[in-house]
Amino acid sequence: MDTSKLGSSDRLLLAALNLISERGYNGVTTMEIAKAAGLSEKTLFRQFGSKQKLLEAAFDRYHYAEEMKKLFNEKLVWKLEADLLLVSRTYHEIMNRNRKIFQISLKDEGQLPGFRERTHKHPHQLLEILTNYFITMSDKGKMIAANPEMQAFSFMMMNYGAFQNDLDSHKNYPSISLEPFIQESIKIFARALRP
Amino acid sequence: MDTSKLGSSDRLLLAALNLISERGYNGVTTMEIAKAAGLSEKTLFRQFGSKQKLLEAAFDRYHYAEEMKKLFNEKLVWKLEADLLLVSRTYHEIMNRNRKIFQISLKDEGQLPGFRERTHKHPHQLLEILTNYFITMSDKGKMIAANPEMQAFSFMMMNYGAFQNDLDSHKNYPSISLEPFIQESIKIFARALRP
DNA sequence: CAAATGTCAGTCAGTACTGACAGTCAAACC
DNA sequence: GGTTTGACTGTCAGTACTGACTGACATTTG
Repeated sequence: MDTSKLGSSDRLLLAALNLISERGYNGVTTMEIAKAAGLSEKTLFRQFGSKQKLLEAAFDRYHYAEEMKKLFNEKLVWKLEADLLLVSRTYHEIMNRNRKIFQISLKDEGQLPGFRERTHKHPHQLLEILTNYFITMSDKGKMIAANPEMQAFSFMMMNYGAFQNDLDSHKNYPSISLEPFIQESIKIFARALRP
Repeated sequence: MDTSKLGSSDRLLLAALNLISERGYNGVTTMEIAKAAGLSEKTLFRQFGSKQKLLEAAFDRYHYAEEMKKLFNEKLVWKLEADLLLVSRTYHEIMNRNRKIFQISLKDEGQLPGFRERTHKHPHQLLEILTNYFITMSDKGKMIAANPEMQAFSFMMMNYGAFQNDLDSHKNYPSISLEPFIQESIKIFARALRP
């Protein structure tokens, strides 16, 4: 990423996010962060006061968090495969956008209060949406009627697992090997839930 | 856990495992580990030489690693639901037994060389076994024939996700909420893969 | 007695964070 | 146009503390 045109504040936030997500909060020094941002350590402290506050600022600034509910009510077409695809895609999009923040919350749970909750808010929302979707689909007779909570949970867990797996192996963005997984996983669920 | 009867060496290893899995390698001091073990810091260094070596020793001592392949060839009964249950159970048993080591490898990836690979060895093995199982089942006409790799991968990812989810929420052992998930997830796959 | 452990003082390197001072640069003012 | 001002940044030396690790000597325990 070319950060040279950003303000110094943003450069620091991004550098912090990159480094801390890789090596953990205690694994990175303020000196390193400043160097990575092409600035002096002094500037870091002048802008943020402390290392903690720097990380919190990074979190606030770069934690993407739009509302989803309305979005879904418009987009669902009440066809199982199409809608599952929408859910999968939305899930991975959210997770990938917050990928680094997510990694930090995994590694440094103890360090930041309430971090985990915020990071998991959207996935939880998605789970709710999917559960309700399954219930409605059953009512419409378009799906077998049995344990929608667990079915939704299973679907989400599958995607959660795949995302985490992705985090480890190829640390770069392109969810290239994710795509065939998404396709197949949807086929499986569609076949299992069809009435 | 009552560690009072163990040798001092084991007490240190367990204390290290407990603390580091919660707060990360850099988040725990040697002093804390020693205190938690009810011993002096000096003893820690006398026994292990360094903090790194302590962790490595803990890993070697408490990373359960029996072979699985033979085990499976004996236990599989070639009935989809029963065998999927066996795979699920084995998976969660392995993961839970290595739970703390696994958490450390998540948090402190960078710290330990080759940690991740060792931790993931058994899950990978399981994936292979399951893939081959699916292939054979297709050949026998007991399962639809289509993309066994991805189907196995999806199944494993689902369980991986559930395991990770478990790690976060209730930090204690009893995989109580895991059980209904396992049941339902197997139903789903059995229904999806039935010919 | 011998092996294991504790105590305590101390070394050494790192690390978050500060203060004093100086340079740059663009806008504002004369 | 030249000067001043103010916001921002850098340098450097330094403080205060932490944390891994050591050595000398005393104490416990089987």
